[in-house]
Amino acid sequence: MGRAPCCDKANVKRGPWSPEEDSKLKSYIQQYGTGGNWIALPSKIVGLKRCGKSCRLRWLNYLRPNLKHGSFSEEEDNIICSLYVNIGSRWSVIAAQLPGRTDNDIKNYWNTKLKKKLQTKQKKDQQSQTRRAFRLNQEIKRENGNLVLPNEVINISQTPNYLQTEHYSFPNPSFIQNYNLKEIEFSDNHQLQGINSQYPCDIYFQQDQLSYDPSTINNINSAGLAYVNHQQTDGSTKIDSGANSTFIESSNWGDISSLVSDYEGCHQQTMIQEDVTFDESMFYGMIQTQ
DNA sequence: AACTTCTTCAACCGCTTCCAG
DNA sequence: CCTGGAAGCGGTTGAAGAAGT
Repeated sequence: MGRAPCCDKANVKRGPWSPEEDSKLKSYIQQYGTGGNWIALPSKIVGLKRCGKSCRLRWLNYLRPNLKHGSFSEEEDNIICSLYVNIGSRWSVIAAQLPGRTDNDIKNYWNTKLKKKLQTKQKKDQQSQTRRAFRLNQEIKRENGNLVLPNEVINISQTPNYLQTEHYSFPNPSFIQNYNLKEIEFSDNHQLQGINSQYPCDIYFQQDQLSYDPSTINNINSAGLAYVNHQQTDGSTKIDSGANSTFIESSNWGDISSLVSDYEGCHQQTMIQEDVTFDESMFYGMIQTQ
């Protein structure tokens, strides 16, 4: 036996409100108020076949005076994010801090836009922290005098375990000479989950889509993961994500470059991919050699 | 132009909280 | 204190429009 319904569902209208219904509800409430009883309200309004709950929601979220209906300001974004981080999804409490905004509005806005915006920001913060930690680690290494500078190139792109990829040319900038270079082709990103243990490399990166314009990079160093994704309209290449603490995350080649810019003995190089088209994502794994 | 997929947001559902009796 | 009914609340749904193919 379930809970008794708040109204007779067979005799109430549902779905979007018409302008006539809005007008009836609004003018009644403005004239007589709600009477403190939403359930009883619709029966007092001639021709309005709506459930009391529906009337309450319509009034609170749409019809009542002084509601803001436009887009959210930067300041409102900040307030919502800040409160969400502190108290979670208590929308009515959050709405109380934003005059003219309803809890429903804020909830929808959060779920469709703000959540993504905050996640992006947190990711950037995390990347920044990772970079700082990495640089500190390098300083320690340097001070301890155990920096290893590789000097050998071994191309192992024909490793049988990897699917054969299309031929391409690499210009061999000096930083690449410090690594074995593996080409690894996968059908989807999920296969990367096990890549670090299955094909241990110092850094992985991925290129999707077409060839890209020359991008600059100083050198690549230490453990890390970079996904090189779609070519950007400005010709730069976007690196997307890294998944756990042993990975370096970066948003572009410049960031990777800055991660390793202190690396002794390496110089800024230009990496060029010439007129190559890939049907699938191409992954490169680089292993630092001694 | 036609179709599919994605995004938005109003509205609903049902559980929890509140409060009068 | 207990109970029942209404309000409050947050999660979810689905229609409509936008964007992509």
